[in-house]
Amino acid sequence: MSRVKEFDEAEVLDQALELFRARGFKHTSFNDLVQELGVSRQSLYDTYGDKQALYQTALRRYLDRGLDGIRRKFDDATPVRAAFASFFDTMIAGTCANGSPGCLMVNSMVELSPHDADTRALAQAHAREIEGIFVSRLSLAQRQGEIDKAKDPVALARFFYHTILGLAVASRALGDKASLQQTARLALRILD
Amino acid sequence: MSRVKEFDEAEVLDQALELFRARGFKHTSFNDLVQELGVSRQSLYDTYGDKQALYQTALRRYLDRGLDGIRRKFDDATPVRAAFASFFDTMIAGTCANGSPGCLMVNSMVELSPHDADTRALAQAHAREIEGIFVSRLSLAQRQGEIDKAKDPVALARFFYHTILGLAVASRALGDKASLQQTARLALRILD
DNA sequence: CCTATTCCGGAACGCTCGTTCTTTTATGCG
DNA sequence: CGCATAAAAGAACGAGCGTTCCGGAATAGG
Repeated sequence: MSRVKEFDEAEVLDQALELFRARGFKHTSFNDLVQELGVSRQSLYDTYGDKQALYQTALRRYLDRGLDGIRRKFDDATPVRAAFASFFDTMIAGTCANGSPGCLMVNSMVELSPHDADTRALAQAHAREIEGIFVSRLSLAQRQGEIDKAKDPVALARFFYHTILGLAVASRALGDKASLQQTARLALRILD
Repeated sequence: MSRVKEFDEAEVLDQALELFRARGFKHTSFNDLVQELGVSRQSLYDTYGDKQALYQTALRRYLDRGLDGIRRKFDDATPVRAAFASFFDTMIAGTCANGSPGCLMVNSMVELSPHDADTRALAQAHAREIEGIFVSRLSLAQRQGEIDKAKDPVALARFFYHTILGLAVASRALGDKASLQQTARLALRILD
């Protein structure tokens, strides 16, 4: 049926994602997208809807990919300390890549959460999701004697989540990889 | 000499600061400023220069106030643990106030650092400043036997700085005060 | 009181934004 | 082979942006 698309829908979405990640929502104009994605304005509207819809689609894609990675890392087989260490490594490598764009969710939390209820709700849900994964893995670790049973898994999970947020900001604005790794190493000591 | 200003220069600057803090640079239009500060467009330009100059003046004011507060808290007389605990308390109270606007510096780091060299340099300098204060107080604490001498003061300082960043983001986007306090308490355990 | 100087309010400007409309081009199906 | 359908390209639109210009209002100094 009719003419065929001249671009890969998913691939262009990822390019838009990286643009939004690097520059933010407001600082990325539709003209920027048209120009740097190499796709015409009309095609972008036809394919993804308006600018906000494109952003949200990209954000959700980003979050899904991230959560998948986290769930894979925090499976029951991997020791908790190793899981957190590996997670921090991967995250630092990811947020520092390509000119330290940081984390799209963290950037969205700062830029959009206060005046966009959808983004705020998404951020809160995502935070709960991550904390949930951490809590269940930490609880299992307690039952298996990996970490002290006196500790509060929920508090630990939130602590790690907050650490992630801090690293994402530092990565974006300061970009000192060694510092981030140092902090990650120290944060892990909370499990001892 | 001639007519007198109808508004308090410092007071209006603080109001602008709060507006920028809550909404960010791009999301705060000059019309917003005119309307909500109750000062005419021309007067704002005459007094503070253009929008970017106003923002930077407000940011520097904010940073100076913050650094003063930190230096006061981390004087040699106050025990380190108490100083950090008090700092976290004050910070959580401040970033959560008035609808959780977060920290203006952290917001700037996320929104502006990547494409504004001045802001980036300011952020880096500010980070070094805070880390410096922490390092000297932590070193003193080691000499006085308050904390273990085997620990690296620089690493500890960076860890606390990164924790601050995380709390600022969480405060702005999630606004769960109890969680922040919980994390602050856990972070302090790094000194044990 | 008069004048020089500053402040203020509003109209106006040029520009960029996100979005839509129009036209042309290309393709799959009967 | 057309014909219906969808994609792409570009012009165009209204709205909002940051900024400037201008004329009137107010006040301190001579």
